[in-house]
Amino acid sequence: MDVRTLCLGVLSLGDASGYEIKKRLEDTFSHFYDASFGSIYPALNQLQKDGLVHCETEAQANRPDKKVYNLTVDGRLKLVAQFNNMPGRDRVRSEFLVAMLFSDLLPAGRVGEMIDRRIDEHRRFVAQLESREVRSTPAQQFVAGYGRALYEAATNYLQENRYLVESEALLAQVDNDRVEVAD
Amino acid sequence: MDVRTLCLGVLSLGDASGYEIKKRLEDTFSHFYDASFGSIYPALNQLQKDGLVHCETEAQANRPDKKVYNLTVDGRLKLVAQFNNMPGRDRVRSEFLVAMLFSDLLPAGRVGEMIDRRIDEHRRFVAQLESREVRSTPAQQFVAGYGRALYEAATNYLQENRYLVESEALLAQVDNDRVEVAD
DNA sequence: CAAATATATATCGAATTGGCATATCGGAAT
DNA sequence: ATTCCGATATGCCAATTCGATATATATTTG
Repeated sequence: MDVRTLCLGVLSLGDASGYEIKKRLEDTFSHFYDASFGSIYPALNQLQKDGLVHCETEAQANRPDKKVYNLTVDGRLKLVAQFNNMPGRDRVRSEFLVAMLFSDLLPAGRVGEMIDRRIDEHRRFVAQLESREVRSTPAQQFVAGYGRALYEAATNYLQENRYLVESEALLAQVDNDRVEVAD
Repeated sequence: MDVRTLCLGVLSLGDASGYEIKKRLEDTFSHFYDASFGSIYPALNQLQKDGLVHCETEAQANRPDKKVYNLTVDGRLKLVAQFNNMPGRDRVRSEFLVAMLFSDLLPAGRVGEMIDRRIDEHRRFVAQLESREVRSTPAQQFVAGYGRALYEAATNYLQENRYLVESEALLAQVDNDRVEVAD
């Protein structure tokens, strides 16, 4: 699944400009998909060239023209056809977990700071989801609920198991102190 | 955090060749980080050029020479220095959740198939984690446990909420049938 | 006995990221 | 009061990363 398909998907929920597609991804998709302007704009151009979307340009004062895209019939067919393939594996890239894995290399206290910050991010994300969830389709509720369930599980896990990496970091600190004293 | 830093991290746990680094990522990191050969080999070359790793070539019969890398002092310092920055946001890319979001475009039954398959993948992942978990450091246990907690939460969520997307798909199917009859 | 998997490195096109450029407006911080 | 930042809007570009392919053989699996 590439950014082109993703754009088709977002457009199937309503017409939008490239900028608006990015915003909707951040609003609704942020916990499971990202795309940068540098991939969205080229994707839209390609889709237009292939006749899968149609574009109407709205002139604007003091701003670049707003290019509002909508799906063509071919575009809608193409989108549906994409779902004949089973979805591929999730790809996750978590700097946080890498940092945790090497937590014994971190200064003591830093690990706790990272975990606190992360719990905070999760809470804000869940709050944001809950503020929007009311008037959405079952499919949207399902996806949002999935995000909420996982962030809540992550928060609980962090609270209950943080001692594993925090005491480790403290011990490493003690070792460092001892080495410094020994010198 | 780029692949270079990741390689430094893996090498801090023990000397390895590019091929072995990839395997260790798949074993231990697969639920939160990925890297392809196409990024690992260039990263190692760059690290060597910068004097952060040292390389010893082992001749092998019927295979390319094995190039075993180990951290230099500079490399270890560099790795520690990286952790002065707070970790960036997780990046997730889930084709599965995109498919669920557009589940009303899918053929009836396909949604259920996708969910069954996913639950199965999660179960296999958890089983794999549990088979390795015993003799690892607290930090490794913490990271592995995080993965297990999230996969278990995801599995539960899917089982309890799949009706949201499955009944939706069935209703869409009914609509399609009605349209076909009407034609 | 054939096919797949594991071992090992490397290259290359395609996809993607993230920063910069451009231009203006309004609100917040100092 | 003024400066700085974020929102709006598109687009380019270098650097990064992915995924497929090439190459060659031993071992395991069906």
